[in-house]
Amino acid sequence: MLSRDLVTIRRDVPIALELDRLVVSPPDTEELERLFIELEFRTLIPKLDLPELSGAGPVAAVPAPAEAHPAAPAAIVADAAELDRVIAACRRAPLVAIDTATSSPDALRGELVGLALAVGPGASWYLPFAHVAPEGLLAGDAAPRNLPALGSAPLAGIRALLSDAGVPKAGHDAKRDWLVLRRAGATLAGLSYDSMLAAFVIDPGRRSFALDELARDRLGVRLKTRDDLTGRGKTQRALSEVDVTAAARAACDNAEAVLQLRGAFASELEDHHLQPLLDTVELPLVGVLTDMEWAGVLVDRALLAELSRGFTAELVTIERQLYAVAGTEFNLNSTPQLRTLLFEKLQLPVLKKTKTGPSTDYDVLEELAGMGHEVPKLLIAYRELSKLKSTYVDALPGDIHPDTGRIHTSFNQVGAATGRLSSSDPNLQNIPVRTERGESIRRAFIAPPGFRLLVADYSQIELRLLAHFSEDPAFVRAFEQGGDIHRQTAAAIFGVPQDQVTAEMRAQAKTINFATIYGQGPVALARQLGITLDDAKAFIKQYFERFAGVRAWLDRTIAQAREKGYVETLFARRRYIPELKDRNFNIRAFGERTATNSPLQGSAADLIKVAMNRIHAALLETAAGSRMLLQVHDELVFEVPEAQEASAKEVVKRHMEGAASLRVPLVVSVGAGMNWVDAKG
DNA sequence: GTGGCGTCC
DNA sequence: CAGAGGGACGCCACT
Repeated sequence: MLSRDLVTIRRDVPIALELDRLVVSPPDTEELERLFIELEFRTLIPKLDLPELSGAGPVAAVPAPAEAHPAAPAAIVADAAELDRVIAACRRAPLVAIDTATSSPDALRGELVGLALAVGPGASWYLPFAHVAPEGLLAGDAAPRNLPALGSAPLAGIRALLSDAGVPKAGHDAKRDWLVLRRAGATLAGLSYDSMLAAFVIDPGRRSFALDELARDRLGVRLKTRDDLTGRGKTQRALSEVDVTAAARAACDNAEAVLQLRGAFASELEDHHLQPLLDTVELPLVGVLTDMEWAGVLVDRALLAELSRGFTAELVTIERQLYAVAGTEFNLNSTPQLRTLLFEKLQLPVLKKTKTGPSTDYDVLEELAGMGHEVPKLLIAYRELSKLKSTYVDALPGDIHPDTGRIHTSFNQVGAATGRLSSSDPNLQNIPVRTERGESIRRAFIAPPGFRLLVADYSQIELRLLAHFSEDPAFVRAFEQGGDIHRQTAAAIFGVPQDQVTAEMRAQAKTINFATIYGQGPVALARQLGITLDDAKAFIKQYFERFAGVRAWLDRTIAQAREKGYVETLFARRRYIPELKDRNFNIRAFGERTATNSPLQGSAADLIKVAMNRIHAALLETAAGSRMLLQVHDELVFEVPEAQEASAKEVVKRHMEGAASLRVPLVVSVGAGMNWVDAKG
């Protein structure tokens, strides 16, 4: 009678109970009572009074991690009537947390195994879709029951729930769930909370944003990870083969933890004024990134194959020459073996050391080459080709999705402590561009027939932000006038009219502008410019005399960071810098560079995120068929129908330049073409 | 898993 | 005294 019934306890929180396993043996009143006590306890969890995170320091006195719910089975929804009750309960709830169980860690490659829905502590359900009997079990023997596919007619109610923007949803890394659900035939709408993003805006420097770690640290709850369920290595099983009750319990615990973390994070989000950043920047971006990853980008497979053949031929030639010099064949990719050749056999001078021995990096090879040695020259050529071949030309085709024929990167929204995105699997934010051969790889990123790639990038966004924050009159004036900022910087430093700035002067000014953004010191500047240390120091002195406001801002920013323990961006994104208090000078100096760089890099990240959100919305309205594909920190790449090129350009430029109103103008250049190189030109 | 190196912004 | 380049990810060799 109790079996799979809805039981209501406390606060009218409806809880579906899967009691099959309890009644296998005769009903046991003691067992049932224990279960009810447990359920009551679970409703109390969010009321636990947890200490706040203070700075980036360790969290004090969190309850020792305990199994989330050691004995209570999760409610596994197995029929239509039950499904209807779940849907009704979700529609009544203020917030529905979701967690998808999938057959692969890669959202776009696996399939939906199950879906957990949670509306409160102890109030969660698991919808099994693709569970199978573990291997070794006899066919038909206790095969897990599954619901029909999420995309099928009987599941229309759940799909309607998921796509109803009026039903607020929550998740942890909801982009992943969004993609999985979309692939399974359902549309997600109404995302209003993501515990991963909440944790990120609260402290972007923390080591991990994994749900199980956050739950352990902030709730004192132990969650089972994917690896816990499937095992690892030789004995690893597919998630679909994991005992459905275990998978269900884990997924439901995850979804419930999302809701509890919302409570745990609430006061800190409020007190640190992070709610607007989360609600108006990061959360809306989830849908944008979902669409970008879903869209993917087209690559010219034949061109990559052709480049691979060409690179191979060149590499063979270089290898032969190097082996001839060495008198033996060896692994040119091995740093230790290379050291033997360069510094023992050939007795070349050691110009730089690493922890483990003499450095063989580009700067060293370049300098040795400048001294007239042939081997380093050959090695530089070898390095470039082998890098491009192994990392891009030969790897990218393997990332082409079999179903779409396109490459779908994954954007990590919590990957960089400054607030930048990162990209992986594959990383499409470091596609070569600098050298001729590098550019040839970028040409393989193309638009499909009838489309054009559109590229828009911010001009000098970090320097503009430096001008904005510092309010340095000369810098602000330079940007207000428009034109070439490095040329203007050179004119100011060298005290000559702009038209008398030589290429070398401009190059030096450009270098010192970037050195300022990165906190580079005189030693590195001297090395980079090939000038003496004294000249570099004099150069820096002159720079900061002309731009005294910049020096003042750098000093002020470091002082405030030391005092408050953190720095902030334009949109109140916060980054803690505990290194400033370190007793080690090098670590402190690193902290100072972090303190001055993070507001610049992070504010630039804020701006492009705002622009992305607005453009995404605008393109849906005005340029249907145009899709945002990639973001590379200060650049956006779109695929637009040929007929929409002009309108899309206008929309993109307007929203990027209008992302915020600063003391200096934001300038964006846009271009279009058949491939990524031509579009940027 | 770590270190060296190299790609991008 | 000298040092003193921010943020990522991937490939390779080696342990």
